[in-house]
Amino acid sequence: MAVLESPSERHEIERRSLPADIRESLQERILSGEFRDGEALVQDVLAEEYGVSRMPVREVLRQLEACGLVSMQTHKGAVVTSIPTEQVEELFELRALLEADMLVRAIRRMTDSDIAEARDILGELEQSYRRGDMASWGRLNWAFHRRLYLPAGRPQTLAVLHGINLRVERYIRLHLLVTDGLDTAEREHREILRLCALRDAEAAVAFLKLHILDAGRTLVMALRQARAADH
Amino acid sequence: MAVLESPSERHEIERRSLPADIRESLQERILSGEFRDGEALVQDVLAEEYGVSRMPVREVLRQLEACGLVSMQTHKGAVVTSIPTEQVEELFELRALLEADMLVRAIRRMTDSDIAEARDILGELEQSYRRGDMASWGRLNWAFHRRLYLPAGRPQTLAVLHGINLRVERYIRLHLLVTDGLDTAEREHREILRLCALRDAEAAVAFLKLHILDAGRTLVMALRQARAADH
DNA sequence: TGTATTTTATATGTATCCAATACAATAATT
DNA sequence: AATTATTGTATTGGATACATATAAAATACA
Repeated sequence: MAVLESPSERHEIERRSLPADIRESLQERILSGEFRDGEALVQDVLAEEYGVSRMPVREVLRQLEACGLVSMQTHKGAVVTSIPTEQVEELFELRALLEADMLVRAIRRMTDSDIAEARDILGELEQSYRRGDMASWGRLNWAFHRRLYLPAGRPQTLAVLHGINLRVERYIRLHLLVTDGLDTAEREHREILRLCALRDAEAAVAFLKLHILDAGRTLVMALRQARAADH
Repeated sequence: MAVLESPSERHEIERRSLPADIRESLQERILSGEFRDGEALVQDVLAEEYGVSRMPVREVLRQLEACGLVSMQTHKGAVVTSIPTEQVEELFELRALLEADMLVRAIRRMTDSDIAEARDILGELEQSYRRGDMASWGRLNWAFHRRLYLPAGRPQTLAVLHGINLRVERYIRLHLLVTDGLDTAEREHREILRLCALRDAEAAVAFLKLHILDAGRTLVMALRQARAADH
């Protein structure tokens, strides 16, 4: 589970910081579900796994805390944050509100090359989905949405959306995978892109909202079932 | 500039962690304008000032980085984040969008005691404004808006708004203070509360949007002037 | 046997120390 | 004189060691 493969490779690739590498890895381990809701993240254990001291691990935990992925309490340690079902629902509604606004602004200024690039990403996204490579899927799903909104020229809103995406991605991966939710999402992505290409803002936004809220509803239902089962 | 006055006072008040105290202090020093845009935050200097080692300071800097108040680069250190004027404008428009949505939801479920509490906060807010106590003003201004939206039952959206508020508060304090912007804001707060008390959601939301966007416009103008002066 | 208290272990919080990097100032070479 | 090396210094990054708090386990007592 070491971040760096070997000392010999170190000076070739490394231009990043230890916490940055560890963060990426730990974040992915949380999003992938390796660590469950409420599970404790012990500094010593993680430090050992990554072959570093507790210090960089602590910084990463602080960062993940700020992202809302882990909660920390003094002298008690860090645990994976659990988001109540109603708040997951809220986050999807929030996405719908913000992304609709973003897409309106984006479509106005969208060039053909914007659409071409989004289409490229969508291609990769579909591949990773078929491969079942959920780590790539998560990254590319965000990349696709992000690419659509980029022409809007709204970096702050984009950052907020990125944060929201990060918080719900774990639940999407865990629960939407077992339903047909992702299949539907794949088809909807194509349709959104088509409407953007036509520069039909109204239809695109309406469809986008449905896309997000539908995924939200499916996920919330799956979550409620799973959590009721755990009682 | 020590956080803890003396060892004898320590055990009376302290039930919090060192990073938490330092964070609060450092955040306030950034918001107050003691540290300017782009100014370097040197770990050793801060550690000395607070009478602690660099370790808790580093954690605080990481947290503030996650909030968007400082930017860090490996081996280069931390500097106070500077937000471009257009992005300040964007943040106000984002607030308008989100807070309008929140107020609609909140008014539906708002009780008389909700309004009474908001009115209490508004009283304190006006006092701190007259005293020129900007640290309290910042805290209470957020407390007022937060209290209005609390009945909506939307903690995630509230958290997003809190983050946005944190990022723009510094500019509000620095520039809205010298214009008549805050005077106007004071009067508008009363009007919003009045419309809430009447449960007139439509009028309240319309007015709230104007309130936010007006403050934004005034601030952006002041910012452009100040930044043009610095050439 | 159940509860309360003391003890002990484990994990976190903080300080200090050492290493790596970046920046600046100076020297050397063209 | 200008430009490139080089060296020196300041600052950050990371590891180790120590202090402190929490939680669990064991023991004492009712």
